[in-house]
Amino acid sequence: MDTNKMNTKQALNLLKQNGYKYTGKREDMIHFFDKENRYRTAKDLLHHMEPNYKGISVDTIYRNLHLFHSLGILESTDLNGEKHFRMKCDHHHHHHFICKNCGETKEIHHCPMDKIVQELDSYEVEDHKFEIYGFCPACK
Amino acid sequence: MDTNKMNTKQALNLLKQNGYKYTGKREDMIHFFDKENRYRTAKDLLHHMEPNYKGISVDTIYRNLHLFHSLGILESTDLNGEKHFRMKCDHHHHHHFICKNCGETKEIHHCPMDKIVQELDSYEVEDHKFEIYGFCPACK
DNA sequence: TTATAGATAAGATACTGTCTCATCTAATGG
DNA sequence: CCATTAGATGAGACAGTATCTTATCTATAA
Repeated sequence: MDTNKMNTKQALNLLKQNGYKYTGKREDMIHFFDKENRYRTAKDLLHHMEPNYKGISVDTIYRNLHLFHSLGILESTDLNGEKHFRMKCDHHHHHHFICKNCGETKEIHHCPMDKIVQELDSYEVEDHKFEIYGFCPACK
Repeated sequence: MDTNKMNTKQALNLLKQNGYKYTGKREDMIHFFDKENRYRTAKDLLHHMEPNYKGISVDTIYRNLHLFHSLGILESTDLNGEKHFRMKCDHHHHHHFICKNCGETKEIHHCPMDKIVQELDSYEVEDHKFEIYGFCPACK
């Protein structure tokens, strides 16, 4: 097993613990991300939901994506100016290889930050992003 | 001297070599980026141009940004879903610390990719992004 | 000076994402 | 089980970034 990401049950618990309601839509949304190690967009999620929830509002998609992100259920990154989301990996710090075609991710167990802090002692480091892009074995 | 980035003269030569015209607007746009080691947005550039070029079209801004980028005059990155541009650094491969407040950049002379290729031999690696975010000495 | 390839302005258009507000519903306590 | 209500949703307007189309303009070279 490569990953140890959040699962549907933990996610629904987080909702409950924070006073948010457990709706069928939310369960399906979380399932959608739980299934795969893959970054997906709001549009991907909308297309997944539409057949089962006729007339679902785009705003419901965005509101829940943000809620899930703020609760630590999802993590996100910008790819080509569009926000992409995936189930949060909840163990040790790591980075991702991201397939440009299907969004599949693979963990990279190496972070260069340790060696760099000394170069930046007059700066205030808040965050960093290290991502590798290309094509996964299935897409290449 | 920390950087060895492209300068205005080289940029204008690139335009000429590729059959593009040398206009006052383009010279000012390139000057705008040449002055600083800093990522700026299309809107930043538009605001810089407007006082001197009343009624300048936003499309002129975008078209020239893309032209400059395709000619290798500018490099770009997505920050908060918005494209940011800076003068291209034309020497050895490196990454940047980016100030979240003013866009100032500082070169990071360490790239982790060498050690990672072996982890990805069944993947096709095309590109990577390594950026550090925080506040520069002037902004922190 | 003229011809023309490239540049520009203007405004329409597309796309991602957010806001407001009225309505609806899951969860809770009685 | 029902009533209450905080939270959830749908609808559509709206905002911001970016692109496209078309007519007009201009830098450049012959």
